Parts: sequence; structure tokens; C-alpha cells
Amino acid sequence: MVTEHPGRESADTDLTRALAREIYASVANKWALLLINVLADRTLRFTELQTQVGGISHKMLSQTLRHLERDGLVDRTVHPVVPPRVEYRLTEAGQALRTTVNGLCTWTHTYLDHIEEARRRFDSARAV
Amino acid sequence: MVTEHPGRESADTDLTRALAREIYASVANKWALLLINVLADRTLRFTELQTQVGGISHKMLSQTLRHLERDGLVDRTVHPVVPPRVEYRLTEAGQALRTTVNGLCTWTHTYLDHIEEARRRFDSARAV
DNA sequence: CGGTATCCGACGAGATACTG
DNA sequence: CAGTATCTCGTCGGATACCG
Repeated sequence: MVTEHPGRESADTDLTRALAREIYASVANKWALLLINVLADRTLRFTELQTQVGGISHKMLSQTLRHLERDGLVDRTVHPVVPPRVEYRLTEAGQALRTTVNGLCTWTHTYLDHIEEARRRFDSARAV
Repeated sequence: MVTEHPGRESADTDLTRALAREIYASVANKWALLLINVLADRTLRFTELQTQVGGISHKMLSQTLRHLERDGLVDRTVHPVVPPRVEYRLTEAGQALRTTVNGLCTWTHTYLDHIEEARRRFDSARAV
């Protein structure tokens, strides 16, 4: 499906390979990034994650966590106690994403008003 | 829909507000990030964008471009010639995202093999 | 408490065809 | 060349209910 670009110059911005593209897409995902953001430096349990993220459903939480676990971005530790206690923390690969994710958060807050106004202008211009 | 978190400490990682969350989600999007990545320093035309990104459909390209334009991340310039010539370039807000997006690309390439192996381990462990 | 399964609506996204 | 519209289908994502 992905077309080959033989004469591409850029090295580390090249996402033409199927696998790279797929991984890029899986992490360029709303819930995944929000979870990484919340897990930043802490170890959190399932329910804690749900309340921290806010707005994520039970299903999406476990689903996204499993994807992140599969890709080796989060580490899942099950404590054999009752009631069960499962803890999640970022692996090294996950930690390496923190800077990027944080940049996205900062950017969002920096340009929030800017974007809000851009939308107003755009919408009122089209309303004619 | 978004629950209020009165006692949240972190300032610039707070995404509990509905608008912030919505903007975050709109930019934490596969096609949007790929487009920003490709537009990095160049001004590109519609068709050029399509070939550069590779794999994006006509529809998704125009749709994503309109979202980015609405949010004031890309600038759309129409040259009144025939055949029509429309050029896209990043605005200042869009440029501000370059670092972040580039970080994501670099990360993808750095951990590509790492992730591929993590997936193999995960899948074979479950196949039991 | 942590997790999966099921049902079901809403939207993402490709293919195709049609205007300026 | 750039863009929109329609049609279709797969996946996202919420609600609910049920196991460990």
C-alpha cells in the first residue's frame, strides 16, 4: 500500500515504510498520548488512570493500555493480592516520548486562545 | 462531559478543559501530524502534498487541510491562474509544532526495532 | 478491582463521480 | 489542478453486563 520513494533525502523524518507509518499512527492517537502524559513520572493503577485522564471509558482505557503494553511503552505489574492490584508505569521507550508529549501539551496551552480566535474568524468568514 | 478537577497541580500539562482537550485531540491525529511533518519548511501544492505524504486519499487530504486551516495552523494561498494553483504553508502556530512532530518522527525511528521485537514477544506469549 | 465480551450508534476513511 | 458530494464500509468508542 505504501509507495516506495527511492530518492527521498530526509533520513529521520521518513515515514514511508509501512511499519514506521503504522507505529507512528498508533502513537499519534488521542488516548495513547493522554495516557503517556498522565503516567509521566508516576506509577498508577487502573482506576487511578481512569480518574486522572478523565473522560476515558473503561473499555478504551484497557484497550489502549494493552496496545501500549504490546508495543513495550508501558509496563504492567500484577500484584497477586485480593482485591487485585495492577500497576502501570512507563518503560524506557515510553519515557523517551515524554518530552514530545509534553511539548504537545505546552503547545496546546500556548496557542489555545490563538486557535480559538482563528476558528471564529474562519467560521464567520464562511457564514457569508 | 469533561469532569472538573479542582485540585489539579500541574499547570501546562492540564488538559481537563474541554477546549484544550479538543484541540489536543484534533492535532494528535495521524494525517494532521503527517501533513505538518511534510510541510515543515516548504510551501507545497495540493497534489505535491498528496504524493509527499503517500497513502492519503484525495478526500482526507482536503478534509485535514481544512481543519488545519480553520485552526490557523496552515495558510492557504490561491493564485488566480488557470490551471488553479493553491499553495499551503505553515503559519507561526504550525511552525511551533515542528519540533514536537519531529521529535515524534525521530522517536519512531529510534525505537522501531525495539517495538517490533516487543510486539513479537507479546504476541508469542499470548499465543500459548 | 481489573478485565473482557457484546451490542450498537457515530464517525473515519476509501472509491467514485462531478464542478470550476 | 483543486475541491466537494455521495455512497459504502470498517473501525472507534460508549453503555452495559458478566468473569477473575
